[in-house]
Amino acid sequence: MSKSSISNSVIRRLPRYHRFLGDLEANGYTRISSRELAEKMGLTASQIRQDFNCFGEFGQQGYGYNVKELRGEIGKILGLDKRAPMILLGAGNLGRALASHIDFVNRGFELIGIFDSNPDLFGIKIGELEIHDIAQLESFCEKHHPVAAILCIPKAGAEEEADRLIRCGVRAFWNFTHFDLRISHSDAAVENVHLGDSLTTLSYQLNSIDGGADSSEEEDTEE
Amino acid sequence: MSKSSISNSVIRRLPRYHRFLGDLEANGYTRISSRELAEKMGLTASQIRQDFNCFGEFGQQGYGYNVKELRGEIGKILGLDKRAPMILLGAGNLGRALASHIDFVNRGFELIGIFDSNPDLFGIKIGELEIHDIAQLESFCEKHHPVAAILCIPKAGAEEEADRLIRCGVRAFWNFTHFDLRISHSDAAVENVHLGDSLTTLSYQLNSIDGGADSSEEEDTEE
DNA sequence: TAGATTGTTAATCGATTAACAATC
DNA sequence: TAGATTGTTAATCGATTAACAATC
Repeated sequence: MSKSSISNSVIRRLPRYHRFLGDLEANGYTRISSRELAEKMGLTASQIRQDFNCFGEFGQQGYGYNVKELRGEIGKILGLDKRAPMILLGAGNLGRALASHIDFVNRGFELIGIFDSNPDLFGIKIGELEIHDIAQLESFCEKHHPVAAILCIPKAGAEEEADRLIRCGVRAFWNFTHFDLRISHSDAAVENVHLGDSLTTLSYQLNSIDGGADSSEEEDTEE
Repeated sequence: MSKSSISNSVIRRLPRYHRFLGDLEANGYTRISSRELAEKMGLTASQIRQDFNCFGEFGQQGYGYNVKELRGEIGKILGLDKRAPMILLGAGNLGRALASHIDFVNRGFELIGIFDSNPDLFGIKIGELEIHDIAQLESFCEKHHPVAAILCIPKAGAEEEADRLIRCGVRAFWNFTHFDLRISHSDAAVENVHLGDSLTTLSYQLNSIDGGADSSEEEDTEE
């Protein structure tokens, strides 16, 4: 289980494998071959076998892979058997949506606290959790030791709050801020999610399939 | 401007370039060299020059790049000078958050309609837009011709609704459903956003920096 | 002109695909 | 045993990096 040898491209595919295997399991599959899985996922069988071999031999020649076992194995590699305590900073639209929409427990986390700086929000409940004053962050962390945080705060405060969280012992950031976090300190994990960039990419794709959104653009028909 | 020649890896980086150049402009930069930009973005100068050369020569030897001009050029390539009419399907937590949180216009889109199947929501306003009955989708599309759609609906209906939208003339999907859209029909653009996968990746990263979330896991100190 | 920095070609690196012997 | 399918090595492909001549 020497994790450090697994390449980043493979890691990015693991959650998707996990998801597809879950669907298969739900649909009553007990075994699947790399060829069949490849077809369903739009990958090559070769790639799937290469990927799975990064972390051991889970298949059986002439048979394929045991769906449930393989899924469990991938889940363990991803740390989904853990429940890392996580807090949310910023209870605006997006923060609240994530708090109630995301299945934290099946992603290796548990949401244990929500913070905002707007007094109007203090005490309001999102699911089971109340929104707390961000001023109470330090005392909360001393007591409950969150190791991960979601950042749904304005760009301006992002870096500062991240540093503050690092001092509180937080080592993983799910960052929705319009700012690319690159934690200089120690080793902290960062997942920057730029929804705006994602939409921008869609704009490019849309404009690629034909000459423009809807209107009378000039056409350079020159493939 | 032969778009089809630009590789996917480059395209994925373009929104980020656009964002950083915007920040630079806001901070009063008029020119920047590939070396300096590389430092700020955590890339190599070589890569930046390669990337920018995919779509023309925007730099000037001995000088660097004009920030404003370069940003405008990238924006044009991304189609950010357009306002492709877009609708939202699903006005749950996430849908509502996106509707009010995302800067559509600066991403090449304009949100023109919101739909849900829950009658309790009909008539409620999100920003300037009312939530409509999804039953009115077809008549709305005939009138307003949206070309793009956000999917924030349950997984079960995703494929079906996508097909329905295709029939209505929609050709771009920003998909937040737990389902990998792969439009078989014609050429439609799809951007699958799996927030769950993103969080799962963070779980992996967190578990990589040390032996576990917080508790007394067995440690395989090896590597 | 001299210095800086690009545009671009060549070299390297990594990831994907193909092929096939091992084996269930 | 024969058929199927893996694990794994080798070949290909693409993306990143390095290097340098062109040029502002």
